Amino acid sequence: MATTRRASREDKRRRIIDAAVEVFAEKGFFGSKVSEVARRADVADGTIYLYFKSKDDILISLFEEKMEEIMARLTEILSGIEEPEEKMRRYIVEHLKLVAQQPHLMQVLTVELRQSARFIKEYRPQGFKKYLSVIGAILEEGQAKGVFRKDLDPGVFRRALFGAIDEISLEWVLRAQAHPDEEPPRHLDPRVVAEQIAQFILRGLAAG
Amino acid sequence: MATTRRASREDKRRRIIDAAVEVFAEKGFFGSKVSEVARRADVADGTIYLYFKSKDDILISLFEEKMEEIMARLTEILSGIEEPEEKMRRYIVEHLKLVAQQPHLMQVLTVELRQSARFIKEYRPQGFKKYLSVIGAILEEGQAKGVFRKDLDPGVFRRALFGAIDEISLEWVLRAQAHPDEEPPRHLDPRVVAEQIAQFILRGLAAG
Amino acid sequence: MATTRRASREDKRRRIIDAAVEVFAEKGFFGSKVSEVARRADVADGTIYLYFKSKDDILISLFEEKMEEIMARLTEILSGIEEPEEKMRRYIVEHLKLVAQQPHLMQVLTVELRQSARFIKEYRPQGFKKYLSVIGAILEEGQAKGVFRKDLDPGVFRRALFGAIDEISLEWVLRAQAHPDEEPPRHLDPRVVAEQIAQFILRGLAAG
Amino acid sequence: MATTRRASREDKRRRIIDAAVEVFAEKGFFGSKVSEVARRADVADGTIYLYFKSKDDILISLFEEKMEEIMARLTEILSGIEEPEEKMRRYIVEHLKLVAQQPHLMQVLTVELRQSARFIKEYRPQGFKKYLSVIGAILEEGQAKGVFRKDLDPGVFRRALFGAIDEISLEWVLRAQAHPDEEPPRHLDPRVVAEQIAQFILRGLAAG
DNA sequence: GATGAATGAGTCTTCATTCAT
DNA sequence: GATGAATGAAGACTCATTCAT
Repeated sequence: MATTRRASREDKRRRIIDAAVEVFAEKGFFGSKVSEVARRADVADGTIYLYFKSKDDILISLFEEKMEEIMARLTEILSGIEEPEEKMRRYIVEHLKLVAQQPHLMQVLTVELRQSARFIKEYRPQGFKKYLSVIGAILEEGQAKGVFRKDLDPGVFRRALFGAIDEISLEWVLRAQAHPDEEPPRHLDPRVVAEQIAQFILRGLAAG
Repeated sequence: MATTRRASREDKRRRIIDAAVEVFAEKGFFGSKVSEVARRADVADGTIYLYFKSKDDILISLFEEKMEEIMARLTEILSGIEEPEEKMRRYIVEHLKLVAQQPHLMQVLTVELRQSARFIKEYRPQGFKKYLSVIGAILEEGQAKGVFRKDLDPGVFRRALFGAIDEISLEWVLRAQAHPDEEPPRHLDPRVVAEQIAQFILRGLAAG
Repeated sequence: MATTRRASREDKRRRIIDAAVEVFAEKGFFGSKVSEVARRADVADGTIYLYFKSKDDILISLFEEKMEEIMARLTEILSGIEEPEEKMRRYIVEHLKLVAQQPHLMQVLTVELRQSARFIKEYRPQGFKKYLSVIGAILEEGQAKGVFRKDLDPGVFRRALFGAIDEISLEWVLRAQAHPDEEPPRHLDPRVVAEQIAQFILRGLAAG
Repeated sequence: MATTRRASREDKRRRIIDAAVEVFAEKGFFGSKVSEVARRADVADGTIYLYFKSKDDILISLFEEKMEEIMARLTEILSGIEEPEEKMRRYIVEHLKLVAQQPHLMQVLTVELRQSARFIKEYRPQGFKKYLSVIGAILEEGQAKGVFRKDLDPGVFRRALFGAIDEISLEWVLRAQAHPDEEPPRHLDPRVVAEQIAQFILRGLAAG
């Protein structure tokens, strides 16, 4: 008998979250039904409430857990890099890679989470600031090392950079949703774009 | 003689839209009730449906009409400017001014409109592309005149720049909502930020 | 200037009733909107309420007035006939002629009026009994003259005969609605059917 | 152990249908509220929508299911009878018995279903034609056996006979609703009426 | 009288959540 | 723990009716 017929006990939570990512990305948070998430997770409706307090809680938990994963990966990658410029480039590249690889997840994190003022105001900040602060930290490090201009406010810059990348991501995500099977045009290729943005940013940042 | 008890005929539509901007900004689109919009507009619930086909239609109409106004104003301002650099600076400054002056509106345009995939996919593009294309046009003009680098893809750049400004806007808007009475910190002053971003962008853009 | 631009004052009521007949026949009473009747009558919504107390009142008035016209015509025709058998035949023929000539009206009288228990219970009887009583009267006259069987209850017979004709009418009306442009099949030709039914009835009625 | 508090699983659907029959008969379909049906069925409003797609669907399902039951019973009864005349008589008697025993149901089937043009055009035909065709079949059988006149069109005759019975039914149903406690007058006694009509019809049908 | 914009009561339907099994 | 049938609160929208012009 070993494992349960369909899945081992504790990954049920993960299955629900993964189903939620898919469903929310497809229909939007408000357009999604808990029962659809349940069906997609191959779980009974009521089961969801054994793992999450409410529909809102699914979104919040999803956000926090996925953000943590992303942060962990990002931190690890960046920790191996010395140069602030290369860190900055990598940050941008990695974010866009994420979007290319997990568009559903990024759509939820990027689009659906902005949905209700409530979510934005109450939850986005928590895990989000950490993500943003990475940009700020790289900038500050570069400024301290004298390779980045010192007249840029890290608080503003990190927002601006994030916004730029995020908007690009949004375009991809929506394009992918609208035309699921098409190859993106060359000038929208993740790597190309990442390079373009990185170069532009670094040029603007360059000291002296 | 005199005006009607409450308001003259045609501004009723405007009253509804203005009420919707307020309510949507406060509670989010899905959190808003049509009846609340009606109350805020000092109009009966049913009256809304004399002017709009549905709750969705309020949001869409709102978007289209406000966007048109904004575009008209922007176009006029920019048409009086020669230099691409100055145009770019002005674009940024004007957008941020808008956010500072009409935070509710900008929140709806920026946040609430992203809400449903449906809105984003079907409606944002329409009025939106025009707004984005202004950025692209300025870049192309600058590239043609030789003052901006030619290796930047206008399609990507305009997204990125818009995203940057938009994200900054979002922060303000949310901050204003969370702490309605506080003065924003100095480094978030619209004019200061606008200047910072503009300089950064122009530096990155500068040819040679 | 003479008459009003569109129609003389007092026929407005008739225009509304005629419009109502059309609309009710097309969409059913509950599926019809007062404003649609108004539009079809080329009258403002509010005007309807100068002539009728309510939507219900339109239906009731329509019923009473049209029924009276029909009764008048029927009475006149039958008054010129001596033989009960011929009267009976004529009654059937005239009813079916009516259906063939004014299908909309007959649909409303036949179908829509059955709609609400309220109408059936409260209004149908009034004008209706008169119509039914004509059948009863013919039967009784025939029974008295010894040409019709005496063991038939006039109350039951008149209902039954009316039902038979009415059901046939219904089929026509619905057929006409479903296939507006088709000729009815030969065996459904009003005159043929009228003859068939009349003969059948008279055979059943024949004394001795 | 024991049955569920209120009722076993599958009869809930039946409870709803039965409640709908009552409520629709009392108030008419359009005058009935779904919540009233729910209350009468001792079920939550939402539960209705687990069993039926819409209010319309209740009526349609009700019609189809009840009609099927009636047809089954009728077919069984008639299958045991040889003589076309006796079959005809029995058909009439059984129909009227149904009306006497289940007046609410028959009212809904007879009156409310005629209500909307939509129901009549789309749904009545389906189950209805079968019911009518039984009459037609008996006639044809009788014609083939030489006991019924051959000059009657079965299509017309079945309509006419049905209309006759139906109209009689209607009178009872309405009378019962208007004066719930009164005994019907002798000449309206179902058995008496059935006999009268049957004899009349058979006389009209008789060959030779 | 005529108009038609405005009203707001009324209802179907949805769907997050619960809880008996 | 898991299920999923049942719940019932909530809200968008319609449309008969009114009334200021």
